[in-house]
Amino acid sequence: MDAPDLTTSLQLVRWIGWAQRKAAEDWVRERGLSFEQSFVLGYLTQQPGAIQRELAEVTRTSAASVSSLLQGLERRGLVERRSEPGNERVKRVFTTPAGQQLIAGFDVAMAAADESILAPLDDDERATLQALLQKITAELPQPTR
Amino acid sequence: MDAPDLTTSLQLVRWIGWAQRKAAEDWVRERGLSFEQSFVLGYLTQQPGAIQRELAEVTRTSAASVSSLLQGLERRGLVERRSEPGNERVKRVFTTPAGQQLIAGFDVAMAAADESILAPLDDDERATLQALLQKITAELPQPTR
DNA sequence: CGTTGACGGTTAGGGCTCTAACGGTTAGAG
DNA sequence: CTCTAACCGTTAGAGCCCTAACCGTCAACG
Repeated sequence: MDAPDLTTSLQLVRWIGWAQRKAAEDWVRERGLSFEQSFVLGYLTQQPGAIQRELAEVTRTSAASVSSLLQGLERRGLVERRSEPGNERVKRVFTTPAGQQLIAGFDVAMAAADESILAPLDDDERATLQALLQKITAELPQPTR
Repeated sequence: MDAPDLTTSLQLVRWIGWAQRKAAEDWVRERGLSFEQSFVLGYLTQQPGAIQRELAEVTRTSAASVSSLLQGLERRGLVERRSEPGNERVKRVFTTPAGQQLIAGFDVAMAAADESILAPLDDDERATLQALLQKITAELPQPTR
């Protein structure tokens, strides 16, 4: 039985992704948030007033899940749902100051984690890596974010 | 407002990882399994008789979660828990034939997904990419698998 | 108008995950 | 032998996610 080639490039990508995800989850758990919750909070700071169906799309879940997730965030006073005066059908979602303050620093923490992961590569190698990855992602569907 | 540099290398890695994860989840959902459940089934085919605490480690969750997850798999007849005769404290977990049959083909499906993602690169580029990624992962903690 | 269909969101029930606490087993020290 | 500590696993309660079913609202068409 030949050794099953444990190191294809995309298994390495999975490995790196795993380290990224672990870093993100550690940061997020300290704040009592789930991965999805923090994603929604982050998205809402960039897209205030998004409607729930939009959140369902970007989180790749269902409208029902978003409803439940927002219920949790709203109970903790991190987001608000307000229906539009003219259009009673849609509800726009906004972060509260408490919600914004809670996820503030997430991007910085992720950038620091990324830097520590990339540490073994020098500038030339990073440029080469980036070029190769861009060639791949150019063919991939966009992750809705 | 300058465009916020959306394409650092590790954001590209996240992007690729997203495509991988999406492919895996699609495959897995068709079988009525969650991501974690399929991971456990796959692990058990390679490590039959693993104890629950070991599963808790490799899935990076708690013993309680493993207990609950296995309860679900056992109810569906996909795994079995048997306590050792000499040692009543530990329970060894095995996949049933039905369980093995259910995840059979997962690795093949993932390899196909990987190939389609890597399609834009020629052989030389793939070799370069792999070398760079190996340099990174050499410094990373192993993902327990 | 009024009906029909699309759309936005919620509710209901079940499964999984989490934290915290608990029961049972094993092994070692006194 | 007994006491203690470490270890393996489960249960309890709450929260999130999922599927399916369900209301309410808008818009278009006859």
